[in-house]
Amino acid sequence: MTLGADFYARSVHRVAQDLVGCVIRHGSAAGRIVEVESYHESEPACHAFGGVTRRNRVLFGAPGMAYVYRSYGIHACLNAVADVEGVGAAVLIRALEPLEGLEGMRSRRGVARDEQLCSGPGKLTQALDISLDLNGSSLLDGPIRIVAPPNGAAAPRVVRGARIGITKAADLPWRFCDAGSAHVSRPWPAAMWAA
DNA sequence: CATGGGATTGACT
DNA sequence: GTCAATCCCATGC
Repeated sequence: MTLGADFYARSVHRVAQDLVGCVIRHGSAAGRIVEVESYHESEPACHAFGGVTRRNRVLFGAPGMAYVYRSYGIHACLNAVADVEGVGAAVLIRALEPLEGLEGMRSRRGVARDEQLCSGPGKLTQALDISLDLNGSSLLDGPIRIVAPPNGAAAPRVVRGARIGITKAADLPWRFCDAGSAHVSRPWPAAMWAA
């Protein structure tokens, strides 16, 4: 069941935590979300910090949109816009456990081990063939869909810690991981605790 | 119009 | 462990 607008129209941290274990799909490729981070306009690591610009305007749009941006001139990173319209907040999808379309992922990624197909925000967009032209598309009825965990799926054990790769507001514990997964982008930091 | 930085990755020492 | 690649866009002149 595709997640609806009401799922995304909540506190971005709540949305982030609840996205762990959900399944994201684009075309024939799909994976289970095992790592996310939340970003909010109130803190300087967020692209929405400082108000609306052309680059970040999607962050302030309706909940459930995809915010895709280019990182370091090379990679695309995928976010799910959260909170109500007018508030700049989103969840960065950082890692997936590959579920379907592995052959396509391997050919796009060119790596040997399946653990490396989607174990990073730039890796998973390459694996799922998600590019900048999907910025502003809808996760509710667009080409990228996020669905709730299948009925009967074991609830992930979610742990939280500090976000990765940022220089500002680096101490906020807004990274959420599935503690049981071998597909996260980095090994567990020393300080991770139950969410 | 010129400049600088970044929510990363992969290759290399 | 270090470091370059590469480009969109925000900012400043």
